[in-house]
Amino acid sequence: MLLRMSTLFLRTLRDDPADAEVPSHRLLVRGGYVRRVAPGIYTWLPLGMQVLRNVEQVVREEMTAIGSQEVLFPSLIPREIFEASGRWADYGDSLFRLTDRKEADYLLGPTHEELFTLLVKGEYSSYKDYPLSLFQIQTKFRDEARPRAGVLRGREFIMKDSYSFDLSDEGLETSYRAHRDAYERIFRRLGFDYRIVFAVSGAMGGSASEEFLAPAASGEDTFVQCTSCDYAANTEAVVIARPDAQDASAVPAMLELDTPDTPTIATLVEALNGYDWDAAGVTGAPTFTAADTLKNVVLKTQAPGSQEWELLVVGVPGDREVDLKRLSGQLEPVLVEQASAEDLAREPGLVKGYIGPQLLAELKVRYLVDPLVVEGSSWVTGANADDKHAAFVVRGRDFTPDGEIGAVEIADGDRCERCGSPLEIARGIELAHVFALGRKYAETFGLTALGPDGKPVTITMGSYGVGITRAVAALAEQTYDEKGLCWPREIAPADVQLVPTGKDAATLAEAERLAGELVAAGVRVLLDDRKASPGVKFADAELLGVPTVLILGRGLADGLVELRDRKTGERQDVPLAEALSAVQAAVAAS
RNA sequence: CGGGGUGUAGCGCAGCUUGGUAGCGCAUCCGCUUUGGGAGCGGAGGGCCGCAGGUUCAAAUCCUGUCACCCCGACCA
Repeated sequence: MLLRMSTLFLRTLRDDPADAEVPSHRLLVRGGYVRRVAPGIYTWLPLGMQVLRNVEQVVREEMTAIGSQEVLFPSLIPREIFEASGRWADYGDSLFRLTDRKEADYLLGPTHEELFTLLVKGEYSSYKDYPLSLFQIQTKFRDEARPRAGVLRGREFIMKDSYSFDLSDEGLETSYRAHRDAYERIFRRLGFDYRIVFAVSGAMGGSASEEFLAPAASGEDTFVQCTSCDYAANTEAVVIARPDAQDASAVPAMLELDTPDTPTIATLVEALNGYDWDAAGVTGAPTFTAADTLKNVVLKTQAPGSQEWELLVVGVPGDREVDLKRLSGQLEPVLVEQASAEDLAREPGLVKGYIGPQLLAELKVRYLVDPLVVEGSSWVTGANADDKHAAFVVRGRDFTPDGEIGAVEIADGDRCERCGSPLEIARGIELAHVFALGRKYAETFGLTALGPDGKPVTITMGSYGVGITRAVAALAEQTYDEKGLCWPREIAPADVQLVPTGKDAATLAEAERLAGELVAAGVRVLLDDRKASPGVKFADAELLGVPTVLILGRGLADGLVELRDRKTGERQDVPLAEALSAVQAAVAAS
């Protein structure tokens, strides 16, 4: 493959585009890989197409290798199909909807579960046909509330999505594993630094759900990883180590305190440390911090199908916040929300700002605590009356919660459930998601196979997606440096960029000859045959990020060319006669 | 949906306070010189100043309205 820059449809920009904030967006636009058409909608220029196709190719090869077969669904989908799955309504504003000339409703596919399921239902009916795996590489449309970061989160984007179809849970497990392994190969080949994190399987009811994340400062997803073992999880799915139960035998009896003007944790802590403990008969009272207080947050829940909201109080240490997302991930399909002032007013026993668990059982309000509130732990908490708190309130002695739920917002330093080491919070870009979808769509659309006993078996499905366009941006994000893009070899738009400096015919002719040789040897070449000054060519080569740069210039008089590695910046002079083998060695090395 | 910001040539921006011939840099075109780090000189083309209305002899500039876009957050796979 030979690309000539003199005729390549490419214009690099010297200045950063004003609307680009994150590095990948800035550099992909400056380097002439993409151009914006509308918010979250981009055009891919020839250089960008090379990269995009290379990513697609890797994905296609690895999918084919696990026996998945490629299909292509339409983007334009009639309403009825999404009506049947309930998603015409469920998808809400994120769905692009349109009407044809006969006033019939259509949508632009945000994902294709329905069509995959229907397709298989239409063709297959025997157990002998399974297992099956199909995939497509196709454009998806989602009317995101806020598209951002260029191609990283677009409203129109290319995704590889595949589905597995199995007769049994064991079969699904095997298919899931095969996809997961294929994804590992894909991301390794693409040159990614990635983490596989546990995710929330959501309302789909599936058992396994994992995300492939590329750690990056501009990532939108926060996740938690262990500083010592390989545990990693989405913040919604994370489980942290449970501290040991405490011995409460030496804790003084529960003591009610007058604590006027202490509506917040901070004011309460201040009051506690100024309190006359000796007068209350407590000797050697400790210095209190927010972590010694028990914060009780009032939420409300709604069971599926019910119109009734029920109060739920969640207890967490006072120095921690409640993570509603994490909670709702565990409570699904039950909905959970912050309780409003009116909700609170309906239960007169709950005194805003002074809620304590001592009374909740009596009030018949459901009470859950975070596992950090261990058995035997002693707390300062509300005494269920204005301006009153209670100290030495012990779990198991003075109150017993209805259960435990991981509720705190995870913080740096929380302990790993597996190995006890500190966890850290990081940001990443979601590259892919694998999850066991189960029988949801098969049941909805009646996808069954006739078993050997003549009885129908409902098919169980797995769902596996890779963001192709996003992968390009994420890769740029992980590899760029101050000079520009820096592609890993496998997806770079070319293997080598030939840069003849000077405009004399001899240098250019030599470059042409060498380009021909390289192409014949199967090397992908980008030849900078523009009539531009050396500075411009060097700067553009660095911006474009082709992994190897070969310069033909002043050294040519001595029969030398210069070989540069874009990533390391290493330079070496190579005899012209050995240029071909030197480039081949560089290609083979990465 | 809430907060902040910006709309002037393909890109990056100045001009607006204080109304008076629409400018600069990059890019593009022509000529000469130059050629290992974004060249120099001379010349040229390119504008609905987001849109609509108003004030005024006169509006990029002042007033009103409106639309769009960007960033942060909420939301979302």
